[in-house]
Order: sequence, then structure tokens, then C-alpha cells
Amino acid sequence: MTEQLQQARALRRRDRILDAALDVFAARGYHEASVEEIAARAETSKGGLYFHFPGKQALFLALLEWAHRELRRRVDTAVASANDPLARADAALQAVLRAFGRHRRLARIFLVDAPGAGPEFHERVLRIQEEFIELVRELLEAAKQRGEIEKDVETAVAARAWFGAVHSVLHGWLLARSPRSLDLAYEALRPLIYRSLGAAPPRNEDGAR
Amino acid sequence: MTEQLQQARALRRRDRILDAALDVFAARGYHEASVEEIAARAETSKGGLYFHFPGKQALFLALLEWAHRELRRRVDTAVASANDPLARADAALQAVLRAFGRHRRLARIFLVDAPGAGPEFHERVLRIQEEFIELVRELLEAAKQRGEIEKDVETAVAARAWFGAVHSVLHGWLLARSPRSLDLAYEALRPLIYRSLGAAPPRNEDGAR
Amino acid sequence: MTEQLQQARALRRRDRILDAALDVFAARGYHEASVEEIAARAETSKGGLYFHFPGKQALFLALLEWAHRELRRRVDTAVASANDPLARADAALQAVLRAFGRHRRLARIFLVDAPGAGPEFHERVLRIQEEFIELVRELLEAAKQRGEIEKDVETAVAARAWFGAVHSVLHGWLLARSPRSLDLAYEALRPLIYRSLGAAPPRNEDGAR
Amino acid sequence: MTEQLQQARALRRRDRILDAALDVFAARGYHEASVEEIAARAETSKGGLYFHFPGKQALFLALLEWAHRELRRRVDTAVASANDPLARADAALQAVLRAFGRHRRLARIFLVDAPGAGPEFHERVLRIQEEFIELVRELLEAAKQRGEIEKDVETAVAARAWFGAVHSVLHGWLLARSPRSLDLAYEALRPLIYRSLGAAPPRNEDGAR
DNA sequence: AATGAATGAGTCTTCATTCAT
DNA sequence: GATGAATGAAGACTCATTCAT
Repeated sequence: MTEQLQQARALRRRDRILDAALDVFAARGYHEASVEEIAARAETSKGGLYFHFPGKQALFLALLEWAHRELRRRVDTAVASANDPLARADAALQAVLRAFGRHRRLARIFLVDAPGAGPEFHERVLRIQEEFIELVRELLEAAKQRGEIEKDVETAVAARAWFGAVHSVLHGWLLARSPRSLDLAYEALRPLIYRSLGAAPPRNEDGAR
Repeated sequence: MTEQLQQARALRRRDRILDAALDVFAARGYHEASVEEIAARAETSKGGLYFHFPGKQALFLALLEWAHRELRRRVDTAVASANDPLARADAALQAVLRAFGRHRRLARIFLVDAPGAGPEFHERVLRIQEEFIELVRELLEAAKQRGEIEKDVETAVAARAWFGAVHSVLHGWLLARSPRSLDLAYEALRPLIYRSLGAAPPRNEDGAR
Repeated sequence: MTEQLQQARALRRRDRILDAALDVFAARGYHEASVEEIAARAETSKGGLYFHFPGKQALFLALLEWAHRELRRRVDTAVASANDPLARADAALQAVLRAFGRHRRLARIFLVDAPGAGPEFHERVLRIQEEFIELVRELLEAAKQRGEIEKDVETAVAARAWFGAVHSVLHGWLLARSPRSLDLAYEALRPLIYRSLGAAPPRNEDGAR
Repeated sequence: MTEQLQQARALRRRDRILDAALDVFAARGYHEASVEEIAARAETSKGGLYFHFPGKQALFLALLEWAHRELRRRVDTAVASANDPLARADAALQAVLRAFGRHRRLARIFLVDAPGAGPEFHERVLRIQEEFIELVRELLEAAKQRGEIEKDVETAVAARAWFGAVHSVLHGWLLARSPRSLDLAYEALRPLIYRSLGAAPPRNEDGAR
């Protein structure tokens, strides 16, 4: 029991550190962020931080992994709740958009800081992106088999293009040029997507709550 | 004359420094790049470098500006050589793709390093991207006025989406996952674009040199 | 009984810690050795270690004291088993050589690590060395009184010299340049010692096991 | 000319740093010495120190090398000024003693700090010691060939022993137990050496200036 | 104009030690 | 008695920038 309490407290502190790291990395970028500040914001000491994480880089990677898991979970849920492949791809992209839309800090880290923070991080982020692009590609391919989209669509290119379109919309939103909600932006994007694939857009999509 | 010679020499050195900076920044990323190494590669001294540029950040920004001008020039040329708005937008995107395709180092700096190198750079890159997105938007809007694309297309979203698609394809190519030429990738992308806008793809596009 | 058992357990743990400390200090040197590693090797926790010893320095000193006692015991035994003063001095030096020869780790700590680990340790080691040198000096002095060695020998210098000679041979052996056994090395050394004192070497010395 | 001045100043500063390092290392030992303090004592900045030396370890090694060269030079001079092999060995040992006697700080570093400062340093010091031992051995061997010392002397052991004896006397002196000059100590040591080799001591040694 | 020696603020990281449980 | 999470002081090292020459 005592042990469990200790362990629970330690885990809570670990989470506090991750939280603080998220704050600081998102606010300053990877290089400008200092371990000192992260520790301070987590209300612990530098040594305490190093007890839980082997170093700054590992801390950042842990953040990335955590975000990856979260993202993946939401996307999987969204995909599972749709019926046909095209709707699934649609749901997947929308889930990504929403997840980042709700977690601006994560978005910053994923889309802005990590790629420029060094080869290791760049690599990691790209792999995660590729994972999602591949998911979309598979769904598009399935839709193509079922005749839901034009035969001449190259699904690999289309998947990458749509991911990029979503990515770009996100980026624009991150700059706060368009205060418009991401959901609304996606509503405007969807018809383009469907039409580009030669598919009929869903009648009254109301997936957006 | 002596003055002119001196000035010419100074300019040449300035260019050598920019070249070296491009090399080093692209190879190491902004933060890992050291002024020392840039000076060495430019075959000058640190003091010399600081004579020509106020600092590391300014050097990087100068690089960005230079790249911006180059890019803009090519895009303008490409746009001018097409006739109708839609073809112009098409040409603009392709020009961007080709420019980066030929200058991998520039692409790295623009798409990977600059955004993550700090707020100032992030800001600058986004502004340049917005400039191109706005250009595309205007062309799409003109096309819409002339009835070349569907009336219900939100040109702001469409422009951003297509820019993002191109961006994403570029990113994928930077990772060298797709050894396929960027030109070919764009050939596969173009039909998607046209169809998404409800426009007929150009018959035999041979814009590719 | 319970108390006794507990005490016995505590002592056993104390010994385990000393053993572990010997291992780690000898392998890494004083400064590179970490309390963490010692605790781990002793199969206890850092807190546990600090229950038995006040700190790293104290632990090292405890090791030194223990080694001192061991060494002293062996030397005393050796001295007691010889008859005349000269033979006793001989036995003392040989005992030192043998003790270290059998405990390479101890030798390392005594001769290499401790002197360089800080003034306190340096001081301590020197005092122990001086103790042995003084022992030898007294024996040489007695031999001189009895006319066994030349009258003009300065016993203080001679004692220090012979201790140093043994020390140096040990050092050379620690470097493993001379794979030859220490006993053999001492066999070669003894005649030098005796002759330098103007004494006749023992006829057939068979002290070596 | 300007360049030369700059270079000269730089060299002077380099020397100041070496001097300061000698002071601090000798006073505190390798591990306790801080780069900060060395820089302060050299009246330069940490960065300045790192401009001249790649790091703390390199600085220490540079010190060792410098001392080695000095020592070697003096020993060589001493050896050259003696006539027969035995007198040369004698001169070599005395030169070592004198050099250290005049440079207590160097002695501390060589004999106390370096061996315990880590394997690299230990190794380096031992190699230097071995170099001197080997020199003595060769001289003893020559003396043996010429019949100046007993046939049964193992020169390898004898050389090591005598080096160790000198070493030990030095050590004792370092602790300031014997305020007596090192020269006098060596006067007392010499007869032991000669006699141990079965050689007649030089009549009136007046090598000491 | 150019050089390169010098600066010093800032960073990550280590580790002996403490202490609540 | 034992545990291991937490502390915090200290240290080596980097590097953009400056400036005497």
C-alpha cells in the first residue's frame, strides 16, 4: 500500500512533467526550451526530471509517442464508426483535424517543432505521418475496388494529397489567420475531396457535432 | 575602379557566404549549424562573416529572402506563360514543385528547418506560403468568375488545400520514400485538382519541359 | 534472539556493501564509482547503504581501514615468525608484496586510487605507508645495533628506499607488464637489499611457499 | 607583424593557462579542480581556455607532456655529463629527484594526481616512468658488461627498485615529513645503491652544484 | 575589410545526499 | 531498517558575438 502510494505519486509527477514539457516545448520550440523551465513548471527539480526521463531528447520523444498513441486511438475510433471505406477515410482525416484542433500545443509540437528539431525527431514525425497516409491510402484503395471512386485515381498520390490538404489547413489555422473553426474549414474541404475522387459527396454529413 | 573592384570582391564574398550558409544549414539544420563552420566553408573568418551579415539569424533570413525572390521569379514566369486562370494556377503550383525539386537544400530549409527554428522564421515562412496561397486563390477566383470551375468551390479553402497537397508531396519526396520524380508525381496530382474543382483537365499537358 | 538475528543480518549486509564497494572502487576509481552502482551490486538500495555508512567518503575510508588491519595482521604474523631483525624486515616486506599480490583490487585502491582521490585519502594512505616504513626502520636499526648491517647505513633512508623498491615492483606488476609472479620478483630483489645493507643474504631462503 | 604580435600574445596566454592549471591541479587534484577556477587564475575566460585546449583532460595531458619533456631534457643533460654507465645512471636518478624537488607542484601532479585521475592518465604516467626505468636498466646493463657491477644483478629488477626507492623518497618529501633537502636524502641513498650492485661508491661525489 | 583570439551567458547533465513512507 | 523518489549544487562544455590589431 505504501509502495503503491509512492508509485502513484511518482506517476502523477511523471505526468506533471510531461504536461509541463508540452507547455514549454510548444511555447518555445525544442531548442529554446530549457530543462530548467520545464522542471520549474512541473514544480519539481531538475534532478527529479532526470529521474523520470533520461534527458531532454527522451522527454520530447516521450511526448511524441504519447501524442501518437492518443491520435491513433481517436482515428481508430473514428474509422470504426463509419461504414464504407470512403466515409472511413473521411472520418480519419476529420479525426486528425479535430484532435489537433483541440490541442493546439500538440499541433505545434507535431507540425512545427519536431520536424525542425533534428533528424531523430524529423524522422519520427514523418513516420507517423506516413502511417496515417498509408491508412488513408488503404481505405481509398478499398473504395476504388468497390467502384466508389474513379478507376484512374492513384490512391497513393491522392492519400498524400489529402493528408497534405488537411495539414495545410491546420497550419493556416495554427497561424490564427483564420479564426474560423477547423470543423467549418473541413466542411468546405470535404466536397473538394469527394469531387476530386469522382465520388458523390455524402448528402448531409452531420458527423460534426 | 579600385573601389569597384573592391565592391565586386565584397559581393562575391557575400555570395560565397550565402552559398556556404545554404550548405551548412541544409546539412545540419538551423540550430546545429555553427557560424564557425559556415565561415570556414566560405573560406573566410568569423569576423569576415559578421562584416557582411549582422548575425546568424540575419544570415538565415537573408537566405530565406533570396530563396523567396528566386521562387517568386520562377512562379511569375510560369504564370505569365499560361493563358487562362486555371492553367496559370496549375503552372504556379508546378513551378513551386520544380523549383524545390531542383534545389533540395532550399526545400529542406524552407519546409523543415525554418518553421522549427523559432517564431521569427516560422512567421516568415508562413507569410511566404500565404503569399503563394493567395496567388492561387486569386487565380481560382478568376476562374470561378469565368465559369471554369464550379460555383460552389470556396476558393480560399481550395487554394490552401492544393498548396497543402503539393507541400505534402514535396515532403514525401524529401524523405526519398518516393524516388519517383516530382514531375511525375505532379502529373498524377493534376487530375485530382481539376476534378475537385469541377473542371476538365487539360487535354495533353506538356508543360513539362 | 530476534535482535541477534537482526544484528547478524545487518552485519552481513554491511559486509556485502564493503565487498561491493571494493569491486566498484577498484574497477572505476574513486571518483568514477557511483554510490548507485555500489548499492546495486550489494543488492541493496541507496538508502540502505546510507544507513550503514555516512557517505561515499566514509565508505572508502572504511575500506582503507579494513585493508590496513588485514595488512597489518599479515605483516605482524610474518614478522613474528622470523628470528633476527633483518629476517623480520625481509619477512615484512615480502608479506606486503604477497598481500597485495593476492588482492589486486586492494592494491589498486591503495596504490592508485586513494592517493589521488583527495587530500583526506592521500593523507591516510601516506600514514599507513609511513607506519610500515617505520616498522622496517626499527628492524633495520636493531640489526645495525647487532652489527648485522653496515654501521654507516642510514636506516631511515634505507627503510624508505626498500619500501619504495617494493612499491615500484608492485606498481610494475599492477600494470601487468611483468606477468612474472611477485614472489619471483622479490627473489630477485632480496639480494640487492641485503647487499646494499652490507649484509650477507640468507643462504637458502625458502620463505616462498 | 601584427599577426606575430597577436600570436605572441596568444602563446603567452596559453602559457598562463598552463601555469594556472598547474597551480590548481596541484592544489586540488584533478577531479576537484574546476575549469572555472583555472580560467580565473589565468585571468581569462572559460571560453578562452577552451579556445586553447579542447577540454579539461587535454589540458591536464598537455601539462603532463610538458613536464615529461622538461624532465627528459634535464635527465638527458645529466646523463651526458657523466662518463661511465654507473655514474650516468646515478646522474639520471639524481636529476629526476632534483627536477621534482624544485617543482613541488609538478611532483604532486606526476606522482599523486595523475595516477588516480583515470585510466588514461594512469597509463600515461606509467609509460613515462617505464621510460626512465628502461633508461636506468640499459645503463646498468652496460655497467654489468663492463664489469662495474656484480654479474648476478638482474638489471631489470634493480632499475625498477632504484627508481622506486627514489620515488618513495620523493613521496616522503612531498608529505613534508622530512624537511631535509632532497639532495641530502640522495646523498644517503647513493651508497645503498652502489653497494647493492656490488660497486664501489664514487669517492667524493660533488655532482651536486 | 579581415582576422581570430577572447568573452560569458546559458545548457544539459551528474550524483551524493536526504527523507517521506 | 529499507526503499527509491526527490533535491540541488556543481561542473564541463558550446557558441553567437565582439573587438583589438
